[in-house]
Amino acid sequence: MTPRPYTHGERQRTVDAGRDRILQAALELLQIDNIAAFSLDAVARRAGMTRMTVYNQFGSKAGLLEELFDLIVERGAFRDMPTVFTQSDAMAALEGFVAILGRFYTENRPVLTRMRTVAGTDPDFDEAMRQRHERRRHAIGALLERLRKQHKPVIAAAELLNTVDVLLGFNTFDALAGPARTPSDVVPLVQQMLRGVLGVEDKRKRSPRKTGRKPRRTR
Amino acid sequence: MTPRPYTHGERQRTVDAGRDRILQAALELLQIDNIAAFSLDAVARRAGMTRMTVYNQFGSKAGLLEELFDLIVERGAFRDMPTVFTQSDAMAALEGFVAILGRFYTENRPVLTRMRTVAGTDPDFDEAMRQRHERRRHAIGALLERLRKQHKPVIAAAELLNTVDVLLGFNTFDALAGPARTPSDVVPLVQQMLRGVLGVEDKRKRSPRKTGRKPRRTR
DNA sequence: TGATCAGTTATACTCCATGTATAACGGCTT
DNA sequence: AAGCCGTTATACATGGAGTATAACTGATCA
Repeated sequence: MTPRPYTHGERQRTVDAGRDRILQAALELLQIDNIAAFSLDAVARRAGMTRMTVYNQFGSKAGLLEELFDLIVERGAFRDMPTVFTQSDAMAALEGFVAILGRFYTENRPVLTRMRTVAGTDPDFDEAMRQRHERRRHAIGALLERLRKQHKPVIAAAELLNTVDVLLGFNTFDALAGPARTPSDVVPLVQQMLRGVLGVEDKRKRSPRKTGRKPRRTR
Repeated sequence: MTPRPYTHGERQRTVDAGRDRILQAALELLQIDNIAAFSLDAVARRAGMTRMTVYNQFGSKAGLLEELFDLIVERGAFRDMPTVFTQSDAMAALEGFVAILGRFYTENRPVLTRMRTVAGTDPDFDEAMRQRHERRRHAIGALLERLRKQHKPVIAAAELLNTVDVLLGFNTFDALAGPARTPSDVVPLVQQMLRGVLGVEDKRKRSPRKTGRKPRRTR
């Protein structure tokens, strides 16, 4: 009995350093090698550890990838979230959010691509990812709430959250960017699509283009 | 020398029947088992053949899946394509195309899901799929051409084809539908998003929507 | 200082899947 | 009757995930 937690001190620090080295190695492997070659063995070797240590620390490949996801979320583009969210203009906040997502997807494109395919074969990991995506969904929900009544969306309210969530998902950015561009390059496009769905006019160059029909109709 | 092709007759027919049985078995495995359990061994056993025969006929797992894709394209919802395309109203044709895609995705959802994940790990298969998707892209291009000048799309012309192509891809339908609905259920939604992108007004019930303001004062 | 504990390592498995090689088999074909 | 060709049986190689176990090692604590 009397479990000695070793919760402080040198010991704990070296263990944590080991975890970090493993996560870092996994990240690098995914960023650099991109293609296959991502096995727990390769990760462990690159981290200067044994495969067994990876299992000790993360339990499984899925476990490692879950923590890896949390890591990139913490230290990536999302740091700017508070700034963007506290803008008074709701639409500006939403578009800023799109820009943040674009950067996040760009920074971690190989990682996210791999996670997407792993999720396709590992139900546990798929579920874990789904839960993590709930945070994005909530953020979108909050922003849409602020927009309510300001605009007349093209999509029915019941579907709006779902639709925007899909529109802002990694898949959309990744597919739009294709092999030649980055998700960040595609941010203006997504913003346009978003405005289309939300029924918001483009504030900038309100493209004079023929001026359609007399807007002063007042009805 | 003198290669005797055996190109006609009973022999060829039994071989073809074998191929068909294998393809059919693969299809069933993907539709039914959905989850893992899709190995060449399982396919061969279900077809009453040996794994070696699968390799003889298709060369690899990727080869089998490629032919499987061609099969579902041939005998699925795309049969209605000519009817839809020959409509005089270009927008109606495009929306009909969306409906066809919805049915195709619904009928083959498990298959396409699996193919998507295989493409994530097998570069050859990924390339093969990419080429096959060119056909959809061409079809969309043709339809957009007919729409040109009739509408003022929200998206720049240079990006329009790409954008619509992404919007009509399997990923979009699949994500919009989620676990509770089918891609077909989601067709009206995609059509709405499409109209939003194309800058087309909804022809149908120009949504009186609660009549928000000014309900004729009847009160 | 010395015992102890926890995490790491070495080693050896199991299981499963893809893919390759080879020789025997058997039936349609000429 | 002879031959061709796809199928089958069998064996093997490769590689990854995951489990089990005992030895090791260094920080911790009494």
